[in-house]
Amino acid sequence: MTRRFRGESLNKVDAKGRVSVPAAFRRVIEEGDPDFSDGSYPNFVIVYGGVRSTCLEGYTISSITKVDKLISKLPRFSREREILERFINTQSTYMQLDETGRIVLSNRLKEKIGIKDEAIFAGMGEKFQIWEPKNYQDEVDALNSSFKNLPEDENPFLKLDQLQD
Amino acid sequence: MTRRFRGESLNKVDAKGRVSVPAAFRRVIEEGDPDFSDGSYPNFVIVYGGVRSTCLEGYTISSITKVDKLISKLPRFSREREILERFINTQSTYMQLDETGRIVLSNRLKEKIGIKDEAIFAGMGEKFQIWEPKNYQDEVDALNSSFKNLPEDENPFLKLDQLQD
DNA sequence: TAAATTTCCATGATATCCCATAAGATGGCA
DNA sequence: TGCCATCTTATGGGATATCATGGAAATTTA
Repeated sequence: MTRRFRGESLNKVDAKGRVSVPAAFRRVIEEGDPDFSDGSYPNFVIVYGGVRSTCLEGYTISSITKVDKLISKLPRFSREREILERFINTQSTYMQLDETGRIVLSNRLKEKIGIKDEAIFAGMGEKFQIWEPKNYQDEVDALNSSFKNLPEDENPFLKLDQLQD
Repeated sequence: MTRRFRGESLNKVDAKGRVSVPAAFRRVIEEGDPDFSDGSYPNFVIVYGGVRSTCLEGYTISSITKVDKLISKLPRFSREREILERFINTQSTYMQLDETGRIVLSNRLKEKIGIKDEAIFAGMGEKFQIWEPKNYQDEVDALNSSFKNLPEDENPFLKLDQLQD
């Protein structure tokens, strides 16, 4: 079916840094890991650098591979390529779901985005994000208000239909 | 035949949040799910955020896929794309009809639109909406009165035929 | 060997499955 | 055209499975 990451979920982070990845996301992660099979635990990638350092971004193996391929199209020693590799490759890590569908967020990762004992998972289609709840709310609020203030002709929803191929 | 969502229906929501999706809508949902086959249960998507947070909107897999494809034409890390994904992917969820043609509305979804034990389904062509009955009536009334006050040259019925492609 | 991980087991809450029924719609057939 | 059999729909209840979460035991690492 080629599911995408959809929906939001607020989950607890325990003292060891364990969090449940929402079950719906696990299905997408499994589908996106070419090496996954029943009985094994699927892998995926968390990027913690990137443009927004306010959240973590989770990619399936197959979607991060797409990004990697795009990067390798850039000239080998270009500054551009180096920058992207620094953000996408250097500042990322493989993760594996455990038997109960959880991952462990290291202190480093938690500090990076200010997480204490709760985390919000937000589906973003080909990837998902992990936020500290308060920061997430701020982001959503900012988004809503910036959206309200847009002139009609810049409404991204209306612009969508102009993107016809 | 490519059916569209048409008509209205008032259905009960039970203690578990279960509601029957009107049979006529089920036919459209089935047609719109490329993976559906006899014996399986069709999937679709409910969007709960967006501009109107007063109702839920149901899309077939094939119509939401069209939207997703348009979004993925935007540059991967652009703000525009992020805004759209936040509304379309984050604030949505996959749903699957069960054997008897019902879905389960989580507490979260029910609260979102103020539903208690009844829901109105309203066909809107490529999508359908789910409303709390009282709110639905208000919406219909508001629509009627705003329509009456429109100057002749803004009458959408009259404008329709000017939209030749 | 103490601290930090990782693995394994446990549990309440929620969601899903399976069965049941009543009312209406449909269709056949005398 | 009137009547009965059948199917579909909308709805409900109980049993079962899955999910998110917590804690203890086993293992690794420093």
